Amino acid sequence: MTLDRNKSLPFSSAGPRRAVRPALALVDCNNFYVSCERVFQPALENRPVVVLSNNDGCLIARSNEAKALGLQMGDPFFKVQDFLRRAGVQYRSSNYALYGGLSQRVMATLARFSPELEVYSIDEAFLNLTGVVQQPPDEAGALEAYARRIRAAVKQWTGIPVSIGIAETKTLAKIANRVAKKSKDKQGVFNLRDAPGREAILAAVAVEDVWGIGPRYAWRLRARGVTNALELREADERWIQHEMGMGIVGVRLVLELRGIPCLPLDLCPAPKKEIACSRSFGEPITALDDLREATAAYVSRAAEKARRQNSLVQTMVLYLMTNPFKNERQYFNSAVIHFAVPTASTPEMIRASRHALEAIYRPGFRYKKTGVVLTGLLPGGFYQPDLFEAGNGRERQTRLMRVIDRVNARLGAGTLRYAATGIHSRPWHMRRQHTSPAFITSWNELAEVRADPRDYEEGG
DNA sequence: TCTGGGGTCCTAGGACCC
DNA sequence: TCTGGGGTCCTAGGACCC
Repeated sequence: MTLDRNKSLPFSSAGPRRAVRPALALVDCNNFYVSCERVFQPALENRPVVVLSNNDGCLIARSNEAKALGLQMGDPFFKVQDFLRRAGVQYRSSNYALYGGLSQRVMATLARFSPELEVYSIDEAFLNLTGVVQQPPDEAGALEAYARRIRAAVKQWTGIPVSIGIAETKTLAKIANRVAKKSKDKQGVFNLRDAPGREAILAAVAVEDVWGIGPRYAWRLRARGVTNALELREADERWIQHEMGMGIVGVRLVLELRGIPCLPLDLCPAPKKEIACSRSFGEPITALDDLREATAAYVSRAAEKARRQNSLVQTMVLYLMTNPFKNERQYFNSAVIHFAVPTASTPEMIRASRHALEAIYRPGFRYKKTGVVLTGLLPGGFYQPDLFEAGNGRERQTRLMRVIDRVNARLGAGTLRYAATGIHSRPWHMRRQHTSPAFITSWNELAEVRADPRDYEEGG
């Protein structure tokens, strides 16, 4: 028999308690990647700025000024580059080392304000503020004041501006956050839970802007007259489930809009069930040798990720593809590799990927991308030894991997790596022509600060 | 010339088992 | 002429998220 911790215990706790209304805060960093760039390049403040995806492919972050110019998420860089120049928009290649580092600082700051924190993505976190602030005469006021303190602390300690939305459920907190971000008079904080006029607020949110409603569902819903969050809230949940084909997920969504929590906080993230690593190439690749290197590099990276979460890999999928945007002969293929003994050993995985690559490679195509996906992940130290496995080679491999990971953690990613991943700069490497310095992850690229007496004059 | 990368959950259907 | 029913596991595909 197992103990189900989600069920309440069979005896009652200390008598009747006042019903506590849940208060969930969603803290969302404003235009996160742009804000990260601005932390160390103040000259970017108050100017239109965009950040580009890998390979300088498309726009993935825009400052408010850039949004006002009509630039869209996902716009291909090469199509808007002229416009960016003419309009004086600053652009930067993405710098994930910087963004990851600043994200950690933001999350560490938030953790000081509530014992229950869910890091939802690189730039978002849910905080449970239920009962954290209890001042009966004016709980709503206290809650808002608390949120403002959080916001000020994050800004002061990390340089990142955030918006905070508060409500009873995650889905409503998302909406509250939108309001906090969009309306100037809210100054970055909005408590939907205690706000008057909830109906009007929900009615002003287009259905496709509700968390969980993507383009497909939005289209279906609109075709049946459901156009905003209020109408979605009022919809019959069985109809949503079956007629709209949104399943149990759709039911939860509707209930959440009604203020009934269906999506609990996830406080300690489980290990990933799937680990992927893939990149588009800086230029089209035709040679098998180059593909081998690229593949080995991605396999290495994926294996590292697996080891970091202490997983062993049972299955690896390798794929390669041409550029689907091109009007030329297309090819896509993939190969599945099963490891008789689950492994996290980089050389073993590189070896296996080599054979797989050779099996699916066809000469004469211009390849754009390869990638690797690891699945069937098992918790480490939990494997069936191979019946025919000889000796202690395995143990030695594990120790070797541990040493390599430790060295790389200390001296920087890629300090020790397999020659199969390539030694010189290769055509498959990403294009990153507009990168800002690695301000917080490289001693050589630290920001330089010079004091200017004028800085001390205003404001004291 | 130039269009990102990494995930999750749910559902339906088939294989298989008893 | 008759041809069960229920459960589990796996996989592929769909939809969504940041």
